[in-house]
Amino acid sequence: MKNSRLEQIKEYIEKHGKATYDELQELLPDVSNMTIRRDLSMLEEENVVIRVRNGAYSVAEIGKKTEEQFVQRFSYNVSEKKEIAEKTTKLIDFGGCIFIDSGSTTLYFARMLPDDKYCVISNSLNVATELLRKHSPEVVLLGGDVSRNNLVTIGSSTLRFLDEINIETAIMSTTGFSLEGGFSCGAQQESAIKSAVIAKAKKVIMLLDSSKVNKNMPYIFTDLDHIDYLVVDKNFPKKIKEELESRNIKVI
Amino acid sequence: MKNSRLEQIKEYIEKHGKATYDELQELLPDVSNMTIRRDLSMLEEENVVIRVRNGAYSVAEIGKKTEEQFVQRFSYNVSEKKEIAEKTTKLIDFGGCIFIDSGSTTLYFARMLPDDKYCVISNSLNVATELLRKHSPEVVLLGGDVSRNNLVTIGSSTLRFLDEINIETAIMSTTGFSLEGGFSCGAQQESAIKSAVIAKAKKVIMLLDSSKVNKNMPYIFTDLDHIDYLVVDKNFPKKIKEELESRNIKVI
DNA sequence: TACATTATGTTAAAAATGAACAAACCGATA
DNA sequence: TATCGGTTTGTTCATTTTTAACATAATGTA
Repeated sequence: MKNSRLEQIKEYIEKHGKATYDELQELLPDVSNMTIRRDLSMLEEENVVIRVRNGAYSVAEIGKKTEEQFVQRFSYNVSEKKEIAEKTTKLIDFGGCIFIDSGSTTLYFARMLPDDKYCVISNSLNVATELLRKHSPEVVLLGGDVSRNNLVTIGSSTLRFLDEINIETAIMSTTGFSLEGGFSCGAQQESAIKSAVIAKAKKVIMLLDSSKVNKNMPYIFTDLDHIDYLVVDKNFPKKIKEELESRNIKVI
Repeated sequence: MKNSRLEQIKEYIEKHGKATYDELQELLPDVSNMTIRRDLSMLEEENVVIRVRNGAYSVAEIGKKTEEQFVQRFSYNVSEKKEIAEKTTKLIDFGGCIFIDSGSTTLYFARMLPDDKYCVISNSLNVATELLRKHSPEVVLLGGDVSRNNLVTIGSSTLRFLDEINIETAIMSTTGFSLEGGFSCGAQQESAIKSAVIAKAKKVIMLLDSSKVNKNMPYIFTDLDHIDYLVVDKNFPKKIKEELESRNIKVI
């Protein structure tokens, strides 16, 4: 019965991410406070929880925090990016084959992508692992040399791989954008892949948070003519928006 | 000066994984206990640390624990596997191109692989991300459909990709092994890739912990004739070892 | 300079914790 | 069944930790 109690506690904490002594007391009204304390001590020894004042956290929960922290450290404009990601999910047709580019905004998009029948292609390890946590989408990962910067596969073999597949919709990101300079990024090999993807895709959706506007990076990978939809946040400059719409690009 | 203090504390905790109030007091002799407490509260708000009795942990540190727990949950025979991985590192030549199979033993191997000039190829996302944490090896990831089970790429495109590359040494794992049944695994597509890798590799090193011995899985991917080295743990049955050595396989 | 805001120190009261001991429980054995 | 050893649980209490509240100092700002 000790074991079943430990299991119960463990289950509760895993489920809720944490628990206070009061909560656990309610869960197990017939045991004393001290017993619960001792139980948590044991679970702490097993690295299942970590005890804090008034209760304990599940280590898994804290694992999530780590991740969150990690993502946020390298990412600014988080709420804008999430907003863009959210809007983008509404543009996706069912059943299609989607390419998802690497980048923080696209990663948020991957996270929000409903659990439906898609086939997703990506060259980003982060996007792939994110999607694999869900149940449904089939994930195809492009092969190639893995770049340490941003955990994407690049190189000639990646391009060749790309040759063999169809892309319905491409969800792209960019490092820089301006009306004159088009869409640009910082590495040649990345740029090559982005270009190739855009060339193959029937529908191209570009995610563009306002921090990217009027920045130019060395390698241009596409211009406005190849973009079907541009999803932006609420801080996006109106002037540019109007200019874009006059060129028949749907700005969302 | 508040910020620099926060930085100092953060740094200390990130480095040591945790800190007690006493330690921090020693680090910062000119501030009061209360200030340190407040600082830790702030860092807790930022998800950098989590406070416990007497001090705080770095969330990153706990992240590691989670991982450890995660690995151990799905993995038995941990010490044997680490032993095997350790031995295997000594068999590796400098400068070669190594294929690393998926599997928990091979993952430990990847973790222990010295930070030298190699080029590593793998179809396992776990192996790849593990290696990318280090500085040096170039990592090539095979493309293809990603299998949710074990996070490896599989399928015909993976095989085609494999055609294009050279493999000097292959570090392989197996799910089952017996003298009669050879090396076997549970999925056809996995088996196809393992076979292809072994066919290409100049030197094949098989990691085999004793829990696999005399287990047979449906798909045989190779037999003893293709294996150059077999790295086993100390519980490996002596009889089988002798039999193998009589067949000219180096058992380590 | 004067004021507002923030940061820090001090203290005391509240609380959480762990240690020690006692009671209950359990299984095995005679 | 009685009894013994071990384990688990409960209770109490002293200790330590924590927090809240207030006072003081520092800092920024008009």
